[in-house]
Amino acid sequence: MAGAKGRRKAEDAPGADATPDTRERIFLAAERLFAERGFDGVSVRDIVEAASANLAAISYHFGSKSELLLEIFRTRAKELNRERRARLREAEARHGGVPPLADILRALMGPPILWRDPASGRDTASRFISRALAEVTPDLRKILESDVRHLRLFVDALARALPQLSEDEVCWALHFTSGLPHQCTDTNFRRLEALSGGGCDTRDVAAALERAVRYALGGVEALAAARAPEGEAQAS
Amino acid sequence: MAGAKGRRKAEDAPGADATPDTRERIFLAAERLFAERGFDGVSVRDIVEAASANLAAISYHFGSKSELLLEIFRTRAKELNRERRARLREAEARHGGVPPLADILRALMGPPILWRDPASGRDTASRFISRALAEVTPDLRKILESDVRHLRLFVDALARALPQLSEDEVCWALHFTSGLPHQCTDTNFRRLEALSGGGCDTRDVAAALERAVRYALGGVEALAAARAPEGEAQAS
DNA sequence: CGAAAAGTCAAACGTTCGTTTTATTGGGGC
DNA sequence: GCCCCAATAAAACGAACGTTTGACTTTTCG
Repeated sequence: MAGAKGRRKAEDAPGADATPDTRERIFLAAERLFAERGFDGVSVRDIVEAASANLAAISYHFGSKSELLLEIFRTRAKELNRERRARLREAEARHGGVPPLADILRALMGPPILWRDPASGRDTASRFISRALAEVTPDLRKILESDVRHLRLFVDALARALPQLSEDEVCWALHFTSGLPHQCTDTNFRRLEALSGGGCDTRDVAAALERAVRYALGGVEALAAARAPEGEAQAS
Repeated sequence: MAGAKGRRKAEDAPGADATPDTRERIFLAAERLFAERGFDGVSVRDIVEAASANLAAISYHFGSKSELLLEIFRTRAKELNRERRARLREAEARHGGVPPLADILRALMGPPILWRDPASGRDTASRFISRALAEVTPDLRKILESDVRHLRLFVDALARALPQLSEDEVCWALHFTSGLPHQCTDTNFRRLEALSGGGCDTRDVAAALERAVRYALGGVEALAAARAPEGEAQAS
């Protein structure tokens, strides 16, 4: 029953420490390994070896392997939500309340896609989040529920930008859109490169984001148009 | 080095056997458990217990746990591809060569989404495929490469329906679209239900498919419109 | 300084893992 | 009858798993 007791370091000195402390090394190594191989695909021995730490360090600093996962997820999800909210607020400020649809979608999809760029220093975090969302455990589900509160921000923003759409339809639009960034995985990107014979450059994340925004914009507007019928005769 | 030697049953008698043989019980139980918990989250003991079989049965009938996974994936991927191809051919026959964009997208997304319906008897298979695609192992990657050949069918079909689009852009469109069904997971659907306060009915798979088709249609056409510029002034 | 706290370490805990071994069963083909 | 062999069963294999223990070192601070 040893709880997580660590984290008593002063550590806020301005000097950039070249070697992070054990707790942080474990955090970063575990995040990378979890992103690559999933929770059950990584052993605590893998983690401590990658972090150059002792076997007991995970229990000591985090309590257990699963609590380590939850801590990483909480941290990264919070960062992602904060960034999305900031971009949404920015767009709202820029346009005095109701930003154009494209800007809302960019605020939603921008962070996870742009973070894929290794130059952002956040590509591991982005991969980790996508992986965690793909294999949700009961523990993670509880954290995700509080994430729903965060998504309400975007439901409201989309509802204001699409007044002709019912809130349920807005939720459907958000459902399809919020998943788009998470299929920008290494595996899918590799498949895309193979499919196009190398013609698609998946390393240009800014271009990928703009394409995703365009696609989502068309998709959301198509849903909106379907609910405001005017001479549509699409049978079958 | 015990290879997979099983499968010597006659078994093709017309009588519907109420209890499938051991090999098939293992196949079905493993498929369900893998879909629920992932490859590393399921032990061979879990599988044989669910299948009412002996511990050694997996090695005997399939060779190993990983070969069991690969066999399930090969089987289901082949079925999915066959169904998609059949629907595409059907649509082409209906319209004399070049079907409308919506029908191509429906052929692509229809099978995995409609199979989510428990009434289809294929919901476990659909879940399994999505899960396997979310956590691709090096073994699976090789099988996926041959899947690329199958996706060429849809690249060609889309290219014919969107002649103004370069093949690379068609691949991008297919990339976004082919992922849409796989975010219709139980977890995401539960989140959608929670987000909408129960307003979104995720059990109506036919309606979900039509929404996905509409969304994808708008998305693909938006990508096409961006490459055939005519007075578009969408800044930022 | 010196005691308390925080952190690290090697070793071992009991459990579960995938696989193999050995023995036994049970129904066709000669 | 008998043998043969696919199929099942129980038991055991060594390896790897997450976690804990207890001793040791380092840091903190009155």
